[in-house]
Amino acid sequence: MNKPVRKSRSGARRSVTIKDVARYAGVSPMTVSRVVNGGQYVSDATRQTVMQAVRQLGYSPNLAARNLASARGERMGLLYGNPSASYLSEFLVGALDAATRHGVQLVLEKCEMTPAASRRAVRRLVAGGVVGVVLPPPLCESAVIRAELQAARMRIVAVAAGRPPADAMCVSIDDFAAAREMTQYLLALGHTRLGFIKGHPNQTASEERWRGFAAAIEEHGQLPQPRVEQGFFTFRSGLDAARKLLAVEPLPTAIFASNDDMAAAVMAEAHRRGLEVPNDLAVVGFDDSLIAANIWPGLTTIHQPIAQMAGEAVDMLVAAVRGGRRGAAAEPVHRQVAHEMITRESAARPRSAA
Amino acid sequence: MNKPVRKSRSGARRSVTIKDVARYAGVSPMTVSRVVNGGQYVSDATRQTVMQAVRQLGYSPNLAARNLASARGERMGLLYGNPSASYLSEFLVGALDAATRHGVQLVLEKCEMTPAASRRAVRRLVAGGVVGVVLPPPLCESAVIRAELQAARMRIVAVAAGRPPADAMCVSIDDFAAAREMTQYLLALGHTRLGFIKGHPNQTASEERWRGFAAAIEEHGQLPQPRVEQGFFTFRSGLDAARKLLAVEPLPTAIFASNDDMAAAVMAEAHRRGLEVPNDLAVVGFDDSLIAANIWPGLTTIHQPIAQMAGEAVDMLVAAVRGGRRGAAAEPVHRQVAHEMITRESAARPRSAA
DNA sequence: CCTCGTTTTGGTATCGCTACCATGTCTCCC
DNA sequence: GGGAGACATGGTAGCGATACCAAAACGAGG
Repeated sequence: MNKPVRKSRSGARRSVTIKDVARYAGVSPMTVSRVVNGGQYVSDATRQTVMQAVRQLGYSPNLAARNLASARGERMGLLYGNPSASYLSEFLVGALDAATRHGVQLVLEKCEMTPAASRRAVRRLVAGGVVGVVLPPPLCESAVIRAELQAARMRIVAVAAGRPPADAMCVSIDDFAAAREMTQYLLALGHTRLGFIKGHPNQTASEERWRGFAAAIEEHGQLPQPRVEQGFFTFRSGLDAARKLLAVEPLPTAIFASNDDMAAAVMAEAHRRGLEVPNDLAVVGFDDSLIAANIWPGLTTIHQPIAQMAGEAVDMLVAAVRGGRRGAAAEPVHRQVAHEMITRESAARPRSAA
Repeated sequence: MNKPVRKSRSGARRSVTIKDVARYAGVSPMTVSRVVNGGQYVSDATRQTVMQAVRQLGYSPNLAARNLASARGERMGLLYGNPSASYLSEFLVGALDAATRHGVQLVLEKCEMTPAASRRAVRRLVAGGVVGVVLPPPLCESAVIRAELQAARMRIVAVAAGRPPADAMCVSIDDFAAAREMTQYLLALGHTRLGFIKGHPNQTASEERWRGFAAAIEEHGQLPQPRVEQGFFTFRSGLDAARKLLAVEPLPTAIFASNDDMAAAVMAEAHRRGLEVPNDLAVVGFDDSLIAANIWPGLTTIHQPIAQMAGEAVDMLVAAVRGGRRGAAAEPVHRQVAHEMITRESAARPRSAA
């Protein structure tokens, strides 16, 4: 009449469980749980004993079980669009790291920027049980996608939007200040005839960068009107813009492109015309993408801590979802992180000032 | 004496569980489980009914519970080193996608290529409960790291190693064939004076590519000795190699660099010397990394399906771990996937043959 | 000394799912 | 006809952890 002996379901060596630790430490599983999760109401003595046991046995909590019991283990989505952003790599590293830390799963979904495609992507996310979504650029600018996600009652964190959207959480750098700083740097080097290549018009970051540039020019005063061309953040568009900027005399002595890909295009075009960078023409970019260090001369640019931003986005998402479940108000949070100007070889004093 | 009414632990609306589906479909939870997991021994009629119910209720299985119950949910590690590999982004996408499909967690760990650093990284992985590791290049070449991991009884899949290591599973392309194909392409264009830049000497892929190049030259016969320089897969090393190749007359009419970064360096140096690519000098690379399409002219190169390879690596890992638990022999598997030559603008017929 | 409140610990009932076994039902073949 | 086998379904008992409650230990105040 005794219970049948239960043989371990999987033949393999089981891993250390909370019970093993409890037995080893001579306390109950609950106490171990409290210690491991940093709960209060544990005496220092027990805490020491338990931690000792944990270390001895090499215990690491089973995420699945923990998630199941605590009804946690939400899935977070990462909706990415144009992978031209060499963002993606670093972004993923940061996001995945944070996800692992919180014990949530990260679900990737690719999405074109058409309404139909975004609707499909959102449906897939919903089907995947996702409760919150990180939106890296350029998707974070799409009101359509945000609306679509909001309709599915998802939390959203937009990353690196130029201006924080009113309807979502957001983590970004200060594009305005960064562009202003970079422009001031060029002016300090002695450049006076500047060229600027704008970013894609439907991304708010483009406008912030442009405003930062304009502000620095304004503050400096006494300068000829800068020459401005429209770009679209692609290499090709940068090439077109560079051709226009370098076709009319007097040539600018420095060109500020709104991202690195376009700056690389400017350098390519300059070389083609026999202009030497940085001496004949200074070129600076924005983003510090992979290409920046992998061309010659290296590109002076603005570095964004992408991995950190992605990580914080996931943090915010987790906090919002867990907080929200406990009824805390989910007011949109906007977090700004520090950027950094990276000085490489592509900008120097102009010939005239040498 | 009746059981206390259990109030749902989290105030929030519970999600649909397998029981809900079972009740709705009028079958037992077990049957639902079998349908959802594609098990056998379910009649078509019941299967239809259940799938209908699943769709109606928008049921999505709880991963945590599933993993817990089936003692699955292993964690897989992804040990990455030199992020110069613009591989990483695509690699992560592929790996994460596969991980999500299998319901395993992916743990990222960065690691320098020194013995001390790798030991530390492995220890962190072990502590994280990781049971298998994907090794993208260049870490997959490090015998030290492989030994270290093996000592911790982890399964390993090396990705894109030139020659499959004897002690690990492996997924890669045929570097030899790809390089041979590319060289044949150059020869078919009419080039006769070729230059070659080798990759990092401690990566087996370098040698395979070099052998492929040499084989094509050999097969063609009747050619002047190609000029060869040593590179290290970095932009900078490519620049040095290019300087040497372009310093001695007669100049080569085509240069094959063992990766894209070095090819980009060749193009930069060529431009600096007033050589026009592709008409004065054809340049081809290998990898189809981001930079290949983002320089001008676009780089003709070999495309590796990185995401796919990463995905297959995770698949293999999961299969090995789960199979291994059931006692299946874990013989090392080597899988080769197809590469593709991408023709862009950086290679054309030589002037002399025009 | 007893009550009250706070700190510390343990017991029990799940979380949602699947492994394993038991039970039927139906066909096949000696 | 009846035993063997394939097929189809249901019941039960956990996986490893936490939530919730109860109980024990302790100190303070009346």
